[in-house]
Amino acid sequence: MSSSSGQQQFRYTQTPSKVLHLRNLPWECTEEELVELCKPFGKIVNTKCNVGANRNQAFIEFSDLNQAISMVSYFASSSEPAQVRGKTVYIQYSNRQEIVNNKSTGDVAGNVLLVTIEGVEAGDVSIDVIHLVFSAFGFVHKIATFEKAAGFQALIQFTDSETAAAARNALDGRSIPRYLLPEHVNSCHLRISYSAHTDLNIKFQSHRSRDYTNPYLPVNPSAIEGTLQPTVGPDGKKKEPESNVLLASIENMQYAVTVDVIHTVFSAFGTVQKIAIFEKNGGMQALIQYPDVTTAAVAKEALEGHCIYDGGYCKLHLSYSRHTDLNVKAHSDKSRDYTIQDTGLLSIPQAPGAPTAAPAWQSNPQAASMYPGNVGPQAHPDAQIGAWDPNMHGGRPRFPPAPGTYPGQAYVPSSSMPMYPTSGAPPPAAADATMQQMPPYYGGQPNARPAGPPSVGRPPMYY
DNA sequence: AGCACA
Repeated sequence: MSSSSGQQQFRYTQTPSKVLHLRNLPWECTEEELVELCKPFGKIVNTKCNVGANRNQAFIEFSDLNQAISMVSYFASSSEPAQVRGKTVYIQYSNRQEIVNNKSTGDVAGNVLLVTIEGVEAGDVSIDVIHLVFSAFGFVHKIATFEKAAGFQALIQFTDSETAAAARNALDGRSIPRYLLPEHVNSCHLRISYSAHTDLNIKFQSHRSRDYTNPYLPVNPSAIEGTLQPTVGPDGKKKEPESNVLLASIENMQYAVTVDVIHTVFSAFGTVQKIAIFEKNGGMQALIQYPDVTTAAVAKEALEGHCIYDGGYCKLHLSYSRHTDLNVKAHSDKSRDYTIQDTGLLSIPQAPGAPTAAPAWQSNPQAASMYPGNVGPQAHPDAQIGAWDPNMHGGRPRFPPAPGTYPGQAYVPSSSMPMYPTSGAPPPAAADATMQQMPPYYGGQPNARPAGPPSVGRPPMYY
């Protein structure tokens, strides 16, 4: 007469387990807080935190079943409910007998994150977008993406676990801003945990994997095509040969675009070696030289069609230059050679998670701007969020983009701002007086800060 | 408030 199995979900008939399921935890409840709550009852051998859609559940595993039973029993009969930070925590036996994750006893967070990108297919989120987002927290060494039952996933390798933890804390449960996603994707939340890996084995630069520490790693040609093709269209249209030098045409140039601005924007993707800006057909163009084709390809893909400034200004169109090595003056208002040692700035390393020394925010301006305010200050003690000034948007003129209204002639310094309303903060480039004698951008970014940054040109979005 | 990577 007894019916079949599968029905052990009933609250009072759950089979005991040394694994307990805890719900209604406060947001971002730490493992330490869980341990504080549970350790009076026994030895905790494993935990799994930030579980569930709201990240407010956790699992905790005792070394012995009796310890779990004692904890459940205690709170079942206690007048005081289990609490963390004053919030009642609901405890029951897990329906599993052990926590299966990579961190067994005492294991600490690693330097490699496992990121599940929910609600998207692999093609929706390019590896470059992932790189962009995670680079906000430090140098991203490697990325490997794959599709598994859990969905589209990425392993992201940072220098150290601290950096990885910062990224995880800030991004777990958040969504990649919509403007970095294809139209049809409404949201894609990141679920982040730690991988057991410490060093990913990337064999090719491809649309599925990158090794940013090794620019000379062979490129899987078909794979790279795969990432670039979608922007062109599936008609298999012939593309210009790739190059390590990008040609940027700047459209709707309401605001000045200086060498420093260009450098700031393009440094997000790697070392910029040289820059030359010039005018052509009344428009402005820039050549940006990277050390390698891969970096250029990443920058091209990420920035194409995006605006340097909020409001549709200074829209970038990118193609590959035929040049491979620019011959430019080391330091003029139209060009820069960053490979020359005379400034002493070259010794500054490339943003390996050292926000103050390296151009960290520049290195990921948009990523930083994506998560202002919302990210706890602890996540970014310094540069990243601080560099973002939310007032920039409020203060920026809101008149619609006026393609074609830009006079087409050279950017004329101060008198060229007729359209610019007098109220509010001046546009980033309005400080034209300082433009010509602007120091290398490390010296400070009064106007090198491209407000909304490269790929965004739009206010941050949260959802 | 209700169960998790391969």
